[in-house]
Amino acid sequence: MSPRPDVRDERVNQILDAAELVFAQKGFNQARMEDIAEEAGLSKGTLYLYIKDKDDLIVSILDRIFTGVFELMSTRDLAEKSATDALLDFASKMSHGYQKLSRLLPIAYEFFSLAFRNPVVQKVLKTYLQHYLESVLPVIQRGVDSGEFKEVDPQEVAIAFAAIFEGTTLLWAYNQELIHLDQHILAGVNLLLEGIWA
Amino acid sequence: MSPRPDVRDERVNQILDAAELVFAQKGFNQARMEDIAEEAGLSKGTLYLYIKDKDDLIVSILDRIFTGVFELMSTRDLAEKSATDALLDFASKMSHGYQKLSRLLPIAYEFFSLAFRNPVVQKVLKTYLQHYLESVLPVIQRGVDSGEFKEVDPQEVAIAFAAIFEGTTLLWAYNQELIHLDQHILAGVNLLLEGIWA
DNA sequence: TATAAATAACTGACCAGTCAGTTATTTATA
DNA sequence: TATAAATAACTGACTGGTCAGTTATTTATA
Repeated sequence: MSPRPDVRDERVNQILDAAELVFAQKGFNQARMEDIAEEAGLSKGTLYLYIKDKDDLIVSILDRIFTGVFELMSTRDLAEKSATDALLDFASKMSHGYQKLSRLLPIAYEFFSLAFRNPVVQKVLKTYLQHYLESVLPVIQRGVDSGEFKEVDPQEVAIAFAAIFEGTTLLWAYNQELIHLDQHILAGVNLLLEGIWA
Repeated sequence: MSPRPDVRDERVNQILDAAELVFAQKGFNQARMEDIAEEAGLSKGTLYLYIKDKDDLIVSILDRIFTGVFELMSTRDLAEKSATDALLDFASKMSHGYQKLSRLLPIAYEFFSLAFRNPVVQKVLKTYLQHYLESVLPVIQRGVDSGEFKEVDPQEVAIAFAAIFEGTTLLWAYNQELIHLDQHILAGVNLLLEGIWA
């Protein structure tokens, strides 16, 4: 018999949305809980009804992001295509996904930095690479088995693809005039593909 | 005649060394000036005889790093070699250089994050890419002109190479068991080269 | 009216930067 | 050569402001 309707889920998302925005604008340390509260249209005290503390926001935001990206990385729908087409589709999906998440890039790099001293964050990032490899390795292996690709080391190729995704994104992050995410990821992927075609 | 020898340069470097170490360990915001003073073997008050404030340390450290890396990126000594060998030598030089600087990686990603809100940092990073392109573009162009490479867009290729450097380093940063910087940068570069050979 | 939801006011730990005072080294001169 | 004067180098206690997290109180509704 609640005297008020349960608004927990709504409030939590409201707070995480606000925290993402404020963290991206000011960085984790400069962001004040007061700022997040204001952005969420709540008072500071109310935040603490729904989150444990400021650190808790990091983990929650990471969770939300990676849940989304993991869905993005699925290659189940690419099983019918040639390995080349599957990789191209995957790359295009990734670069669109990254572009959509670009508002979170400042947060992402802060997390990368944080990973050096925070085991939880490091674990999350390792899991990310793991997921990626699980998605992409079978596709490359299929290309090798079918004779579509040379006898390359699939892991090396998968890592090179990942490096193109991550590296191009990083260059784009502070050079959006010179780098065009879509175009340059596609160019990089195509160069790699040229290198592995049988 | 000064009553004491001038120790300014020595002290400044001493402080920057300490700041690099402490920033890498704790991150910029968690690092206390007291910590840096202790690490430098000086008192907190003395720091302020040689630096303006905490923010000033960021710019000074960035300056020191990039001065070193810009030297590394010179391709003057590679003019005699084939474009392929020049790029391979360049890649090897870069991966060794990055490995040597790996203690600064946490700082690097904090700077990337900072670049989104700090114009000075953003400028420095842009200059970095500029320098890189000025070093690498002529080598690729030479390869195209000599018929060693296909008729590729040199800028796209240069950016793909840079993405391999930066991306592999990023993956390696939180995955040193799975990724081997030397090996995977070399593998990536070789795949790209395979893709552009005439 | 019982209680979930929200709030505004509050507290205390923290720390960048300051500055009055101290120490160490060199120079001048009796 | 002793020692006084000059000053560069250094110190650490202190201050003022900030802000994460708490609490006492009010508001809204089932």
